[in-house]
Amino acid sequence: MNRPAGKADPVMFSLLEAARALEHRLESALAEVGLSMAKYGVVSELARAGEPLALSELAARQSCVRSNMTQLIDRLEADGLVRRVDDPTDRRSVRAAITRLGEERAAAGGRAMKRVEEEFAASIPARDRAVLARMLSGVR
Amino acid sequence: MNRPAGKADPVMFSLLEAARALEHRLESALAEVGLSMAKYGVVSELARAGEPLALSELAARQSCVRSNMTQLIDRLEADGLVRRVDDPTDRRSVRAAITRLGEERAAAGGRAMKRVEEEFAASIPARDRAVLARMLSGVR
DNA sequence: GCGGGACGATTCATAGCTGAACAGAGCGCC
DNA sequence: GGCGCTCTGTTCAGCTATGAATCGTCCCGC
Repeated sequence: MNRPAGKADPVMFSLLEAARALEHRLESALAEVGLSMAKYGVVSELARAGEPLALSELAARQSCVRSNMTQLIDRLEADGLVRRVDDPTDRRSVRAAITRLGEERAAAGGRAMKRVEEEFAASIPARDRAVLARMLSGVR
Repeated sequence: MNRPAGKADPVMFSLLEAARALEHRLESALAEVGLSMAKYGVVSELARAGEPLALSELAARQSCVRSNMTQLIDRLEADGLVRRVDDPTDRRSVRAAITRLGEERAAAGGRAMKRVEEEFAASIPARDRAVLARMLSGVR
């Protein structure tokens, strides 16, 4: 949690800080069901897909590098939420299959996320929401 | 760069993504002068303070834990941007003193930050800026 | 004066992320 | 059929962050 440090408080830093606060709330909510954002991202993706996905496919969907997914799957496998299965059609490929426990956690994580999301939405005046979305979409 | 993954696109995720994009731009700009956000935070803080600061003081100002500051200062010291000096009035305390090179980098980093900041400000319609700031300040 | 709690920095284990380098497998083209 | 390019996952080194545990120092209250 590192602050950019600037005496003034331009909107840019407010945005960064708000995002940090939000992220912290999400991590906390997920921690209660034994997940992190990174782990939730994978199990929810797998639950949604309904079939084992190749690690590179997962990396692409989570927009991270493959080496990161290797390690993330290592940890998820250690947690028993995911299992590595090999692809019979391509011996290079390794697919991640979600376990029963993984599915349960994904569902619980989804509920936790939804809770925070609703809490967040409630903190933004309804008619401002569209304006906010429009402004934020300009930041790329 | 891990996406929370949700098929819908509630404002919350836009906010997180916008912040990520922004952070990436800041990191890139700072990388050109050999800094990261974490490092810039420290050297700019030291430059502003005008005197060596205790590591715990720095940690407090950057809102991170002390052990993180220990390592950050290790790297900054290796880079030659900072020097550890001991506090004659308290033998527990270790202060970080900025070097000449550190000051130069802090200045260059400040210019880089300012560039991005202005670029960002330009992407938000002027009359929306206050609205955005108000909304974001509600996220705590 | 001194014993014990508070405080400062460090170390260690862990998590998450990146990019470079590598090995093995697939595949197109001659 | 075999050469080379491409793709896959992994490993490794490095950065940033946290929290627990440790060690030395400080200082309050007795």
